[in-house]
Amino acid sequence: MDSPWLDDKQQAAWVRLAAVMELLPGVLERQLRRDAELTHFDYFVVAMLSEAPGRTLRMTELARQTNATLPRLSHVVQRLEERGLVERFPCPQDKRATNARLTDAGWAKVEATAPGHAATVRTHVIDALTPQQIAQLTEITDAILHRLDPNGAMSGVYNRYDP
Amino acid sequence: MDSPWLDDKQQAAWVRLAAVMELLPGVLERQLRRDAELTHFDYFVVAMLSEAPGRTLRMTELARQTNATLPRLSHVVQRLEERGLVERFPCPQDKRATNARLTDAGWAKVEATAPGHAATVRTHVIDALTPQQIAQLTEITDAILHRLDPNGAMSGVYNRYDP
DNA sequence: AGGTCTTGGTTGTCGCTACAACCAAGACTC
DNA sequence: GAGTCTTGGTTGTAGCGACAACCAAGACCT
Repeated sequence: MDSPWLDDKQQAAWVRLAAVMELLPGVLERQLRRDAELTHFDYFVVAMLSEAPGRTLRMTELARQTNATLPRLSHVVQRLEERGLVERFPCPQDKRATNARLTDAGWAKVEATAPGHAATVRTHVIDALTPQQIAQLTEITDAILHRLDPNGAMSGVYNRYDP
Repeated sequence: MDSPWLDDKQQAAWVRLAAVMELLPGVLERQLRRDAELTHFDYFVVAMLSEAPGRTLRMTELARQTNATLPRLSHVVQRLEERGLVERFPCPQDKRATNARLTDAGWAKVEATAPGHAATVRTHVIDALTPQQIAQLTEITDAILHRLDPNGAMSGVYNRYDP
């Protein structure tokens, strides 16, 4: 039961999931870079901000929601700021902290980019599945996330969408 | 039916799959770098070689199986060669081509690394699922792969493992 | 045989991420 | 109220991947 090896059925599921994880990021990445000049992670960041109250989040909270290290996020936000999509300002309550806010241009960017991104997701994932499989996939990924994210760092994000 | 948007159930499945794709690679990556000083992609490369006849593959074929561009693979193999895990030699039949062969040290590396990697996969993915969910996941990922990999570039890899 | 096209790889450069070092502000202790 | 610790964030550096440029060998045509 706790053997280090996988049996045939487990292996079959795993190699396919691994293949999806190998192929899918590239597909999303290329579409976003081509159509919006955004990294998939860039898009994730602005999308999180667009759903936040006041389109504003503290860097630490944004890092949690996007599963990024703080240095990585700092660099990314700096680039987004140089492009006028995001602005940073010190948090009034806690002078250590920095707030990141989506600008109007950033909001427009999200609105312009979201449909194409959603279409890519539909084409390559959703439309391949039956409604029943969609429900199964939700339960399966939910179970996996309990292992991957036991502290629920990102759970606030995906739990916003209940099936 | 072809709306650009996702409905609630589709959205629930997608955000969870996206979260898994965000979290899982980091888990695998850290385990392999810590325990074997290998990138996940490095491991993938040597694992593919270890399953090939004569532990040897042409660069182009290896690139197909690992979904890598040729430049990327060239760099990776160069580093693996410097570490003595792989060796390159010109293909006798086609003097343009280069063969990559796993050395004995490379083989030993795979054997030493595989159990820990498999254990990580079990802990974070397999053990979270029921046998029925394993079967469902196989079908779901298989359906997605038909969209992601219509030419079957990587299908030779995952079709080696039938449920 | 000689041009052109295609295939198979390598090398060089730039951008992004991980990791470490660092700094500033709050919290906690005595 | 002066250490000390913790929290929040930025900056610097090194390594990996994407893309473009390039080179060599086979294929194809006449």
